[in-house]
Parts: sequence; structure tokens; C-alpha cells
Amino acid sequence: MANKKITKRDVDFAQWYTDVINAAHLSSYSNVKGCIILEPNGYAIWEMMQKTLDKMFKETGHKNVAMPMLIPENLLKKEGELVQGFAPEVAWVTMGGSKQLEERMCIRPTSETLFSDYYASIVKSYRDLPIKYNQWCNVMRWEKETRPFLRSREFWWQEGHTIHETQEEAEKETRDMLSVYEKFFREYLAIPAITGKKTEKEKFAGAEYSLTIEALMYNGVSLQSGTSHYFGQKFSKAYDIKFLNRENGYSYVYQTSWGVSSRMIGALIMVHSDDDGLVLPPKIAPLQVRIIPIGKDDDVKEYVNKYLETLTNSGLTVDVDNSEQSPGYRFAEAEVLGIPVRIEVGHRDLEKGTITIVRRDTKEKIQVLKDCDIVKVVKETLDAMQKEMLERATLRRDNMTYTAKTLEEFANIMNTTPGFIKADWCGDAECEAKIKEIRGTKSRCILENEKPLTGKCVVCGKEAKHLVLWGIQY
RNA sequence: CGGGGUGUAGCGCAGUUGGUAGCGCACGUGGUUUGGGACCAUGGGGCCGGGAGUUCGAGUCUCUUCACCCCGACCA
Repeated sequence: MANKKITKRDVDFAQWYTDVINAAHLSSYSNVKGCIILEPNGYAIWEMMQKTLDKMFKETGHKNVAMPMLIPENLLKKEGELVQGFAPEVAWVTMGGSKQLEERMCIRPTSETLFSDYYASIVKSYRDLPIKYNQWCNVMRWEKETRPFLRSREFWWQEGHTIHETQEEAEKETRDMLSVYEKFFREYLAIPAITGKKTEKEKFAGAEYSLTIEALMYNGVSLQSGTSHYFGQKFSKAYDIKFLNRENGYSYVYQTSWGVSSRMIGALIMVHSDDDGLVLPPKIAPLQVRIIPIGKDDDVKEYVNKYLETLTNSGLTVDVDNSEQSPGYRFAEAEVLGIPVRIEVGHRDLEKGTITIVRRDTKEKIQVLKDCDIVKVVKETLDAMQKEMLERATLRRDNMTYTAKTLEEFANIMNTTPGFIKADWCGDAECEAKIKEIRGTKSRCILENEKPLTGKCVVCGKEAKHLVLWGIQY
């Protein structure tokens, strides 16, 4: 537990990331490559994310369901593009006990096929629409290169799947859910994400188009943090999801899906944490306040108990570190775990009539009167921290967002100070491929509400169709 | 799949010309401490990745196999 050495973030970012995860006990490796164990501290963060998002989904009219984990091969193969996209990375179950199965089944990499098959069986009339379901589950994709939270073979996520009577309604759903994600990132994770449309090359296999939410990490690498897809009638035609319309004829439904995953935990780490460990935004931290008694004097015990009771009753999550470790150890431990606020209660302070409150993000130590309105002080501190974390992350993202008008300029930026680059694009996949030669830079998304910079593609110089956000990706 | 590397206690490592395995941290117990990762004492923990071979004898040499890591390639 103790003496976890964390590599400096500016020395080796990748190692720092792994060290933080280990030191904060978020996850650990299992016997299967790419399948991580979500430890209590990591799972608690995931539960906070689930709780918050689930409420937002319910408020927007969605219901939770649970689908099977296995997909028979024939079902998976009905929609050609999806199979093409996922075939290289699905895991197959071929045995049932000691008998070879007549038809092999894959472990779900995503559940469009299952939902589509199910929807086809339950939709009869336009009166049944829309159907807006969501499921919280784990999925499996046999990735070659794996990293905890960012790319694992098994991961946890939610996948919303909805079907609608009209194109307009489905497209609105696609956009609405992207907005839910953007709001969740901003208000809870304190991450200023950028939203937009994926290019043809980067969109989800089988989608008409994919919307994405992209976040920029501390080291200038971008992370696709969530997606919302509009399928049109591709799946409904492949899986025969049709209904009797208002004219008493058959129509195919319009469909969407959207998801965010435990990858968000990786984003949280890489946006906010520092050389001393995890830093969690107060609104997503499973434990918001830790009280650390110093010494065993009676007045220390008295005030520790008083604060614990008062703060807990106010609705905050609070605990007391009563372990036998030295104060220094316990301070460091609270920091490694990313607990937003800690309260140090010691005899020396109490004699002067004060206690010390420490904010995790700034490490600022605040002396307050021991008989102050502790709830008010702590809540104000938490609010300020939540707000300032977003401000800092936004400032950093803006400072790392560049514009490039020529390919030389583009390459120079990516090779020296990577981040987001805004540059014009003609829409040609060849130009997109050309940019990939620069440190593997890919298009993150098309910035739909922004006008092109020069009107000319940064690669070929032909007329630009879009302003695109580019970045090196995880 | 190509190139490189590593497997010895939970983790990090040492182990000389082959002689039967050790250090630091962590962990257990007892005690003293407590304002930035305390200290003393004491204790437990090993099929040296697996298999085969050479040898009187293998952590060490040979062959083979497996696993993992790094760099490429690939990657809703």
C-alpha cells in the first residue's frame, strides 16, 4: 500500500498513467491479457458514473434492459458492414461443455444485432414507437495492444439502442444523447470535450454517420470518449424491423445507438491527475471528504466525531482514517486516492482554535476555526474545486488547440507540441491518409458549426468541404 | 505478424569458474511513536515460468516450449 512511487508525469506519461492506476488501486491485471480487474476504488468511480448517467437517461425517457452475452454467428452476419468492422476482433465460443456447438457464437462486441433481432419481434405498429432502451453491460473485443481503461479486451459500458418512426426523430435522438454526454463530461467529469461528426473512414461500421465526443489528454493525445450513431434504416432492413405505419403500410424503423465506457476513467486520470496521484472532480468522487486525526488526544477524538456526523448528515460522503500510520503517510494516501478534501484535526491546531482543510487539486491548506460552519466551508471548497478543475482543463485544451493552414505547419505542430489541430479538408480519404503519415494523426471529428479557415484543403489545396479537428489518438 | 527484451518471495531486484538461494519494500507479532510516506525487536514466506538433456550435482550450461513487456504493423 505504501511507498508507491509514481513516475513524474512530464518524464514518462505512459508510465505515470500506469503508476497512478496502481497506486490508487483502480484496477489490476488478471490472468487474461487485456482483461482487467476493476478494484473497489475503480469500481466506485464507475458506479458514480453509472448512477449519474443512468438518471440522465431515465429523465430522457429510456428504460434499462439486459441482453444475452452470446450472439449466434448467423445473427451477427446479417448486417454486412458491421461484420466487416468487428470480425477481426470478436472472441468465439465453440464448445458447450465437451460438445462442439453446431453454430459458434461470439461474445458480444456490441449489441446492435441482438437489439435489432429483438425489436423485429416486438414492433407491430407506429403506436409502439419510439422504443428507447439502454443496457449496462460488459463487452469483449480481442484487441492486440491493450492498456487499462483505454483499450482493454473486456470493458464495461452502456449501450443505448433506440428505434423511431421517422428519420427526424431518430436524428434528434442521436444529437440529444451526444448532448447528454457532453453535459456529463462538462458538469461532472470537469472535462471540456469537443463534439462533432466522424469522417466516413472513422465512423462506426454500419452507421449512416457517427457523432463523437473527443477529449484532449494532458499530453496532447486525444481520446474518443463516447459515440452516438445514426443508423437510418440499415439495420432495420437487414433485420426486418418493420411496422404498420399511419397509412396502413409497412415501413422500416429508423435506428440509433450510443455508448460511453469505462474508458472515461482513463480520461479522468489523464486530464486531471498529477505527480501525487489521482485527482477526482468532487461530483464524481466516491469519497468526497476524509478526516485525518493526528494523535489520540481527547479533543481530537471529539472534533473528529463531530465533523464526521455533521458532514455525513449534510449528504456528503465522508470517512475517517483511523489507521496507525504516521500522519505523513495518511496525507499522502489521501492524495494518491484523489479524495477532494481532507480535514486534518490535531491537538496543536485545536489548542489555537483551528483545524486545517486541504484541497486535493491545488494542495492549498486552509486554516479555519474549529467551531465554524464546517458543512458550509467544505461545500464551498468542493464547489470551487469542481469549477476550477473545469476552468483549468479548458484553458489547457485551448492552449493546445492549434490551427494549420499548410501541411508543413501541420507537421511541425504535431512533431513538437501535439494537441488538437483545426485544419481545412476537402473530404477526400487520400488526404486523410496523407495526414496519418504524420505521427499517426487522425481526424477526430468534423466541426459542423465552424467555417473552414482558408477554404482550401490543408493537404491538396482543393476546395475545402469541412473544418476538421485532428489529433493523435489513444 | 516482423524486430528486440525479460521470466528467481506479493512487488522491485542480486545471485561470481555449476556445489542445493539472498537483499530492499510489502506482510504477521510485540512495543515506542504521531503536523508530510516513523522507529526498534522479531517472524513467516520459494518446484528459480514449464518440459527434456549434459553432469556426482543445474537458478547458473544445451535444446525445446510457454508467458509477458517494448518498438513497428493493426485497432467501433
